[in-house]
Amino acid sequence: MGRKSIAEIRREEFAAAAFEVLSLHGMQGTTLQRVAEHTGASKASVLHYFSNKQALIETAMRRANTTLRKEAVALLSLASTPWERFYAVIEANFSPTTFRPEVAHGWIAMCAEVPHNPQFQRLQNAIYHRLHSNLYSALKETGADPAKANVSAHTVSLLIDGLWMRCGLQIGGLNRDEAMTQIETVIEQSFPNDIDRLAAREKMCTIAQAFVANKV
Amino acid sequence: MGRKSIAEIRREEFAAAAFEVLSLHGMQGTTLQRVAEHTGASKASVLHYFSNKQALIETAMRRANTTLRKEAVALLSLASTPWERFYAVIEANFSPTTFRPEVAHGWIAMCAEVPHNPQFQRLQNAIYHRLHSNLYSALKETGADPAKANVSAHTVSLLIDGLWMRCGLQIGGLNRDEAMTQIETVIEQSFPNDIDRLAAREKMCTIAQAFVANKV
DNA sequence: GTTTAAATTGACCGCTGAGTCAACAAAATC
DNA sequence: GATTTTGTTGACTCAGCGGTCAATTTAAAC
Repeated sequence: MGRKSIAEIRREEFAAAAFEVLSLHGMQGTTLQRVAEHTGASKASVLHYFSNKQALIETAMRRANTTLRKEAVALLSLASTPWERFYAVIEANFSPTTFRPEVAHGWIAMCAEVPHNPQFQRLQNAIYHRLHSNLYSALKETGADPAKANVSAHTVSLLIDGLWMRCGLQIGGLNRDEAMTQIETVIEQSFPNDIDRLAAREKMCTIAQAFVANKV
Repeated sequence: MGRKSIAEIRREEFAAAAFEVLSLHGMQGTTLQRVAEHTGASKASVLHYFSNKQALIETAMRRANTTLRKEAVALLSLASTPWERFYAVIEANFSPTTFRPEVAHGWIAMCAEVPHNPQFQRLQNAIYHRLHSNLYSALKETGADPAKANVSAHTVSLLIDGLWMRCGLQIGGLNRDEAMTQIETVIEQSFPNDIDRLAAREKMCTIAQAFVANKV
């Protein structure tokens, strides 16, 4: 069953290449020619598997989002308490495999296109809705006041945005640990000295590390 | 002395038009032709005043940033206490004249170009440095621990980024007031029940309103 | 081994965009 | 009023893009 058709393999290859080229050269510099070269194939071959450039880039973005989501789902499945779920989401959003300037470049490039591409708009909305929903439900189930959980979820997702932005712009040489520290200081103020929270943080941190190590 | 040379007038016109076109059509859709049409002039005329497209867009971005900075300076000059300075910066960053989706589109488009344009990189660095510096010095002079002031300044500037991002992506129909409320809830947790702070907030809010009304 | 289907590509087309240039119009200077 | 300087533009070049297509190679089926 693992056997994939050549068509599927090629589509994967080209979509992956498209995302890399996008990260490297931006939306302007992402031409069919370059994407093709990046895989060693010809431009016509790319257009054989994708009806046009827009379709290619859209699946590239969707693919990138899927890998992020999969990691989040995997970590969430290993979490057993609300706080663990909360930190699972955080860890997934700052996974060493994805929280890199190159990936952030691709993400920002997509954001810049959102106003002119309804598909991207939908995708963005879905991403934000899922993120907020995950954060909110986790926080609420810790026993927090729903209103407070809602506000905190918004704040955290805002911080995540800002941190990804800076990762892309490479301001202050931001790295994964600093990013997570930033979130922690804010959440610490809202939920101070919570023994469950701190334990969950430790646990998900090690689980995430093991998870990454395992994949390599 | 107010007399400006035609060259200066044209450069202003074209730069302003370039920013508007950028906001409307994104970086891809910002062609010399469109910018020219937007002012009623010809494409060749634009190239008479700007050596090339890149130079045009760069001055457009610099110009947009300058208007933001001027508003910040004006509000800061009306502030007399540290907390008032803090809220002057906040008000300037969420001024009704600038905190609009169209402007945010332009800003995000620039961010997407940063990795491929050293000029934009420098501009971005300058903007962030100034923002953080303003926030930090204001917070520090309220008597707060410098380390705490530093962390809070970072958090607030992160939130500002995230809020502008969402303004551009038009997620959750974010408006000015909600944005400022978000910041307030976070800062309230770090500096709770501070009578000076709340007074400063009120004052700068009304000053900013008067400032905007006065300009119209 | 032959036939059939799928995969791949070079050559080509139409179009649009950035940038050049020489010609023209309009002030400014004398 | 003649001359020079400045502003403005249409017509042009040239390159690169997305996209089509027919031809060719490769693999599969029988």
